[in-house]
Amino acid sequence: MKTRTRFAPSPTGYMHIGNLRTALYEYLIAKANNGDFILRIEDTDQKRYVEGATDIIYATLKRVCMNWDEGPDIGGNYGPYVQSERKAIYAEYAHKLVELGGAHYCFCSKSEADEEKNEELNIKFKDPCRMIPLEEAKKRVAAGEPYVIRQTVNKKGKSKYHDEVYGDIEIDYDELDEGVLLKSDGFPTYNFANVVDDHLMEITHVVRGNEYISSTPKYNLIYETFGWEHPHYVHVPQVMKDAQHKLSKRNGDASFQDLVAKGYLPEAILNYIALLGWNPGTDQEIFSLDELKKVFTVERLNKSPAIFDITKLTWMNGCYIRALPFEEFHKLAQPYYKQALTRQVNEEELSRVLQQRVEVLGDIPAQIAFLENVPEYSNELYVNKKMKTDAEIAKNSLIETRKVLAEVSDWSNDNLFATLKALAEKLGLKNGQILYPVRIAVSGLETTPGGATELSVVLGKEETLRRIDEAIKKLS
RNA sequence: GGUCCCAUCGUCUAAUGGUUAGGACACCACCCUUUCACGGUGGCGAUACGAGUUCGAAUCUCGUUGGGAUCACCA
Repeated sequence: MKTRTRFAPSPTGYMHIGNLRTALYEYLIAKANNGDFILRIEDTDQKRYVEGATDIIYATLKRVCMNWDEGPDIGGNYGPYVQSERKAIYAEYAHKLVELGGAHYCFCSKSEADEEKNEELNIKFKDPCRMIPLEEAKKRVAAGEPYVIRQTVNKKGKSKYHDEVYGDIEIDYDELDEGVLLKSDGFPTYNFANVVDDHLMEITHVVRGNEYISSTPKYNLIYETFGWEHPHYVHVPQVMKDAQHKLSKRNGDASFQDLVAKGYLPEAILNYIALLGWNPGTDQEIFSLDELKKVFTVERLNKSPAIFDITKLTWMNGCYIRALPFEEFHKLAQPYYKQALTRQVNEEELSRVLQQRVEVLGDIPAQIAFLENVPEYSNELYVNKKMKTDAEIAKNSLIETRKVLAEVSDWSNDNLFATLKALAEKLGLKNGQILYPVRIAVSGLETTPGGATELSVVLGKEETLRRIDEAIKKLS
């Protein structure tokens, strides 16, 4: 049987990290087995529907190259792929389930149902409507009385099923409540729609958060009543913000698009989240999506929750940035240069310097702000033990440097460095005694991306000389 | 509260009865070096606790503790 997995998000807002990870595992299970990855939109709750949310789902999956084989936009043989368009199908199956004894009509109002249960005393909802003879219930339905269809739980004893990650799970049937399958507005609940759809779409592996572990027996009951086989279950642990709280968009935790906006590369994010709850069994940590397809197995999925560690993602993002072809980095950095700079600088040189140093693209503007304007600084900055400089040495050294630089025509890093090194030798100074003052003079900063000569190249001859003149004036 | 699930360095994790408990991030030190960064070397740092089983337990069993999930006409 062909492996078929599905990513079934509800369009309620941004794509959060846990969601994306689930999608990734679904995708990898399918692709590792030459199977199909299906996108299904679960929009049965009109109240929670957020305009534009579906587009975010499409855009995100496309951005990380997780292409789906069937979905609302491209169709397929098992459509429609949007649940709101499958309303008639659920109604048909819901009524069929009633006939089969797996569900019943319920005429209670929501508040009546709430009164029936008592969480303190642990009394599950025992629907009085289940006692209504089917013929009578049907008459009331036909007469136009509002109703819902509730699951009927008759079985006694333990429900057992196997989970690919958690192993064998046993839950007492008494723990299962008779939840609503078809709402009074005619829409199904997730509890029903996912079963019908997964069966009809021939889904072989269901991947979802482990919060579904305890409700899975209810779904199995429905599969059983219909005489359907249930899919393989792959419940995955939560992605946490800290030990107590899971990552959630409601708390304003970073979503995929937030991270991208901050300058994290989609490939790096995907790589990082793949490793949150899964490991390859080797020391390799950097994986492209294609590599993941080759090595991914559900057996190496973890049971315990994982805390999302932005620090490690940041490191990994740095690895991806450094591995970028130069042209690609240069292109990606452009918007950030425009944010920070109005002056003309040698952007090629700037990119060369920055690619080795930047971990998150969003850090660029702050790192290069000094190129636009030299910040206020104190002459104390020239005092550096290791470089053996102080304000006096700096002043003299800058005066000499200024003379030499004014004559340089080949304004390249190699040439500038060779020139200043020669100058140091000629003056009997350490390299640092020439170079360190230049960095302070052109940047006003103790530490900068790139050294004195690199910064000079970035700034260009005219601006470099101007800044050195300013510095000499400031030292006088 | 009932039920279910989870538990190795601060974090992500490896080790499916026998290892000095391994790696990565972070942190610290040193090296490289025109600062920073990159890179390199080293260091710090964990089997939640208690009983068993066993020649031998991070690993198996039970208990304790801690955490999470679930108990919606949300998914």
